[in-house]
Amino acid sequence: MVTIKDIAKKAGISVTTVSRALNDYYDVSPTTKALIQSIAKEMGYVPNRSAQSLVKQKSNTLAIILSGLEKEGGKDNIVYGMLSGMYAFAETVNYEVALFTTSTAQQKKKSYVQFCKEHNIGGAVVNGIRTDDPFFEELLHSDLPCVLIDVFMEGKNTCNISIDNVKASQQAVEYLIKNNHKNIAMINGRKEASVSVERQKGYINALTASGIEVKGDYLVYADYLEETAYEKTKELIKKFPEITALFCASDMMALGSIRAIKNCGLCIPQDISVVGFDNIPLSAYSTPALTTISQDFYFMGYEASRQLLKMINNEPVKKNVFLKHKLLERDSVAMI
Amino acid sequence: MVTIKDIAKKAGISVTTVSRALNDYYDVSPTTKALIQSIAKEMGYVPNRSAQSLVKQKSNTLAIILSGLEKEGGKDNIVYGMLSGMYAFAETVNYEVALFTTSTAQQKKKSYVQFCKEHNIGGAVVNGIRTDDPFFEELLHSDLPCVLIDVFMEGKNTCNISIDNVKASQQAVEYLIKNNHKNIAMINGRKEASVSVERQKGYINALTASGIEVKGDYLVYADYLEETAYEKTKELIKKFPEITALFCASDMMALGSIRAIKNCGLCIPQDISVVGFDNIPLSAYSTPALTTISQDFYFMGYEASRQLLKMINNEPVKKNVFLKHKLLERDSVAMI
DNA sequence: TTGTATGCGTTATCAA
DNA sequence: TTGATAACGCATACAA
Repeated sequence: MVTIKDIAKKAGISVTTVSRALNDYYDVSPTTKALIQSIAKEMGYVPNRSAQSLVKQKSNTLAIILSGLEKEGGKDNIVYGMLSGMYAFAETVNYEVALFTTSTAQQKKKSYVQFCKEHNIGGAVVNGIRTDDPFFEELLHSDLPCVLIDVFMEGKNTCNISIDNVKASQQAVEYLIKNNHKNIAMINGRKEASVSVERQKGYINALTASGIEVKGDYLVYADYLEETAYEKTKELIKKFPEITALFCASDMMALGSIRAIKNCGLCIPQDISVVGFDNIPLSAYSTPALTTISQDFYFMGYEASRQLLKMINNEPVKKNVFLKHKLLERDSVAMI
Repeated sequence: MVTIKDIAKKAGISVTTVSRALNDYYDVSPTTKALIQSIAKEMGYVPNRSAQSLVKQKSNTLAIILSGLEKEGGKDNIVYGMLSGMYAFAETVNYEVALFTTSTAQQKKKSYVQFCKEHNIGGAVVNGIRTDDPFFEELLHSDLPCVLIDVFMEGKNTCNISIDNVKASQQAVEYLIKNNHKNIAMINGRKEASVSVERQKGYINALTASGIEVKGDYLVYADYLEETAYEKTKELIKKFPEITALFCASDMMALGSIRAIKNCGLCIPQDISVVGFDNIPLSAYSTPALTTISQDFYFMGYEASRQLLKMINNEPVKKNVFLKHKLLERDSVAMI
């Protein structure tokens, strides 16, 4: 391993000057600077991040805390999209990204705060963490800047980022209503998740605004799981054959619903219309192609990390950032 | 920040003993050990990774080098699967994972070797890097242990891991032949990629073994891209209407082919049968569901990192590790 | 413009 | 069983 000491020795100057030359300080003569840089290159010098991080007490790294990179959970591509956006942003500012997951935390019994401290990390982007996770609580109460994606919680030094879920789902249901549907059921996700609450609000808003009665029985929870949605949908349409449309709080659940509907010998959209949420890749390839609310997860990840860096640098940020969404009309809704 | 110094002061003992107590050394009395550990907990002590890494000259981190986390490139979920497997393995051995991509490398003009050195990283899992990437060359010639997924190159300290691509594609084409197809075209990926070469070999093997003439015109390259496959397939089936089956070197391309076939007013599998490769999530949801070669990317990532750790620890490893694959019969192939 | 000295938090060597 | 001390590679306050 080549160190600045080696360079100093070879160049016959002090380590200090080498350090400053390598960091392109203004108070080093152009001549020595050039000399040192060429020697460094020649010797294949690589700065040691650990040493830098240790002495500077910070590491130019953004943490991203996720519920987990699960074997099966990635089918919706959402986490991948976010990750991709975060890495892209980090690159633009010469930062690195450190990924930490709940599963890791549980296995190592290591908290998110601990992880960040260990690595001299300045702040974290958080997504998919359950609000009752004690480590999450700890994180919120810490000084660490946090950008929360799709979770609405207030912390000591946090901000939130998401689309306007109420508006988006309202729009989805209004679209169904515009297509003359009245008996519209909703397949929601985990009851406790903040986005579920928001999306349900939008569903109810749309119905009441059109004078349609909200029936509690038309509202079921499927945990954002395809399989659960499949089962719940089967029960639902058997029990309430008058239902002509389904609003699903995620595309994965919509895919389950679609399978259930087909399985009951019904056609989409002729018999039952379906609107999803997220616009995951699968939604475009399903038959029929799924009408859905489109979110840009890449951009979400990108923006989240951009916000985070601002917070780390003590620049002002908005407490709530709303990203754009749009209703993507495809083939799973019919006029009746 | 709480350091071992703080603990030492509070406990009235030396830093040395604190360090050893915290690392559970045998030569510390149970009493002091317990004392120190409780004080550490009480004070919220977190070891500083940078300091550890600096003094130990290693960081308990596995590098994973990918072509990139691209916005659109992740639709196939392959990279996600591998990542997921690697993180899962790393967790079991209490290692961390550092992700580095070509795009980052290009932007920062930083080589893979440099990245690893900077972070005191012991070795890397590599996937999706072009064999003519100069940084890849450098990596191969370095001492760093490397596990290459789906690339067949020899380096100073490397091993390869993949399924048996020749056998797998041979099996796929044999299946087509068993269904009485004779005019079988192949949509291959990038000509230069080693897996493409292997898969092509399998295709040719199967044909010749059955005494079917191999026609150069039946072999087209679509760069593993859905859109390119769409276009090439359209040309192909217009030019050679006698073709009754397509073997695609990836599911994403198969999806493009399917769209092209449908677009020409033909039916799958009645008019043309299609076999894909990879078994990505999309392949199960397409209509018709795609018959394909199934690979377990999660396991591939898991095994790759397991091999890597062995190499880092100077344990013996096989130069070539072949993982299992299987032909997944779904609905895109018909007997003629 | 350059150099000396110090310290970041941790582990390791050696002596007690 | 414990402690004093040096070392890892780097950046910086201060002196020259």
